[in-house]
Amino acid sequence: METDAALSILTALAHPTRLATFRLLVQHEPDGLSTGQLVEASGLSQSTFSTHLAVLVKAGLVVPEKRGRQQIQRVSIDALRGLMLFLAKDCCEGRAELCEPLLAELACC
Amino acid sequence: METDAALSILTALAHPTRLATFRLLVQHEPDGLSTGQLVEASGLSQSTFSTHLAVLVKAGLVVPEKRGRQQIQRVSIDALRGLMLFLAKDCCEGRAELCEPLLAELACC
DNA sequence: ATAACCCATCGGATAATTCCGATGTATTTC
DNA sequence: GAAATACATCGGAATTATCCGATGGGTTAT
Repeated sequence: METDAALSILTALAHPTRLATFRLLVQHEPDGLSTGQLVEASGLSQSTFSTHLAVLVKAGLVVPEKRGRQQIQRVSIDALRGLMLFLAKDCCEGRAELCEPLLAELACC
Repeated sequence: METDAALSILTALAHPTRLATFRLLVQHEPDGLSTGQLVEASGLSQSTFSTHLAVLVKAGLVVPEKRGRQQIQRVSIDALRGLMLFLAKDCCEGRAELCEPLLAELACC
């Protein structure tokens, strides 16, 4: 993952509404949720939420799929993996002693 | 990790200068770098960089240590682990099939 | 003491983000 | 075809972020 892509993802997640939306969609994998359901969950106006969603989609964290006049939204686990790999990369390369505690806790599952 | 703490970390990393600073410090673990060295690496004015550094410190990603009239900066691997755990948590809990690809690639080291 | 050095904070200008209601574009239903 | 539904996009107002030079506080060297 390039630095610009990582920055897009970090920026997308660095907002309460967008982070909550992302987490909600993770919990609803793999079915996803419609944009309308996400609007309702956000408590914001439809137009405001639409711009937030666009940020998530542009960053590649959320992938929309047309279904009639609705739009089903799903998260991209690939994008999340890319970000985590990017963040861990610098300590993984050549300094496994730093990376070890990272992985130890992630092995929870 | 609480949502607010995760948001602070994400916001801190969602800026080119701050992300580059964080990565540079990871590469210089465990010795760290002085604030002056970081200022030079950033290419920004001293005052501007100081505010960026303060964001990283407030988020807990960077820990300063006084050394004479200098200030040595080091990253907190704990904070990074906390963020990664937070991001992975929602898919780890009860849906190991989502989490598996995350861990598979992180096992690079 | 005085000067030099390192870094944080202040004041202020510019740019970006965030929010909303209103309007536009498809799609479905009647 | 007309009305209704789902969502995106357009203006515009308010807030926040970003940047800088200048100043201040504390530490070391002369």
